[in-house]
Amino acid sequence: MTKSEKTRHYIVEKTASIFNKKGYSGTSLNDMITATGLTKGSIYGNFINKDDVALAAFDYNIKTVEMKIEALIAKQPATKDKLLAYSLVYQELIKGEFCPGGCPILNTSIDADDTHPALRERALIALLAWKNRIVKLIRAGMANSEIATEANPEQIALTMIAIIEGGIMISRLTDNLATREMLRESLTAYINNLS
Amino acid sequence: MTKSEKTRHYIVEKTASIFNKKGYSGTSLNDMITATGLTKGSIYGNFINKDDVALAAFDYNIKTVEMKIEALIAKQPATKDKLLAYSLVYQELIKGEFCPGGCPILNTSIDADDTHPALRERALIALLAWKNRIVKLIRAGMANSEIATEANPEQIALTMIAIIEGGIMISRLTDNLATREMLRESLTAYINNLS
DNA sequence: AAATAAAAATACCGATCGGTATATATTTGC
DNA sequence: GCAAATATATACCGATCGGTATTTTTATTT
Repeated sequence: MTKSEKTRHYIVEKTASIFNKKGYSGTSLNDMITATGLTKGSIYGNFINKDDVALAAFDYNIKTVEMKIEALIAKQPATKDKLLAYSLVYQELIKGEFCPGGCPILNTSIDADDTHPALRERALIALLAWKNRIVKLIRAGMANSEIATEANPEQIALTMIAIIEGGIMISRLTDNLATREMLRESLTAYINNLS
Repeated sequence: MTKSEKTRHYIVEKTASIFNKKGYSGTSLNDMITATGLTKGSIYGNFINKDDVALAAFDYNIKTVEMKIEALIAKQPATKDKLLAYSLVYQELIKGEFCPGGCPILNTSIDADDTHPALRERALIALLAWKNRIVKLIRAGMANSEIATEANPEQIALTMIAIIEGGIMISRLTDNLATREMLRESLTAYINNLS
């Protein structure tokens, strides 16, 4: 890893959470400067522009979240329990343990939907990849009869994600434990009803 | 209605969808000027600052959406059908028929969560009001035995909103009819299972 | 119609925006 | 250890940011 690769990584590491919290237009170069302790020249010596940093920051956030999700899923041997582990994913995303500021797919999707095609595309790709991983799990669950085979795996995956992402929005906004738990219970109930 | 009240209303009307699409920091005074055809002096003669316009725009967006939702609900005499009408609400919010740019609660919540306390508070109030209206519906459904009484009305309302809002995010991002319909079906299935 | 009040347009402000050219350190290869 | 290359910092750029003071226009009142 060359020096410039190190600084690139360092800049992304330090700015990723800012982009996730404040969004693209809400994050300024000054924010990046204060977060990194570097100067404008140093940042622009490693990135061509703000877009370049924002995209790299999103990729970093997504990669981080994906790894932490997979780590939680991998702990469970049974398919059904892997799916149920998403209630922990939901919880950790709310608390910001996986990524400060909440879920980067949700945040970036809302932020970039009508304004930033490149970021929007990244969020879309990340969402579809997530959906496909869940679909795979569901298919495995169907194969070993843990899940009813008449169900539509795509639909189940999308519904799980909808409850998680909608739940994250609601829980972060209300900032209320009971609310968070009711939604978590609804998610686990939905998954338990699949068999 | 005085002249200045008219222009205030006019400015809000013309800028509300911009704030909903671009968010608070993404919307500039120049955006407002081009959208209204007015000048900076005219806008600042009727609003004290950008915040003032943004808050009024949010109130306008919410009021609009609430009215259109209530109009759809009111069409259905049976409580169960009122709840099921939320699948139409979901659809119209995606299409932007209720409010260009999607659901203002979702958008403002994500946009303002970590950045703009005043806007965040408005989104919170609107969300809780929405939840309470659904809770009322559910209680009515329980009273006339349309809905099982062992269920938790708060939890049902929150879960419905989560599916709707998460579904809106997913559907607007994927921009795919099949995806939208699968999520809509999941919402109606959830409601149908309440009895 | 003239005087008065209200509203909108013009012109301007300092600060910050994203971005660049240039100079100064700092590594790296020999 | 000395060049050459690379990386960082400094200094600067025009444009745009949100906001204000002042002037001109438009309504209102008498």
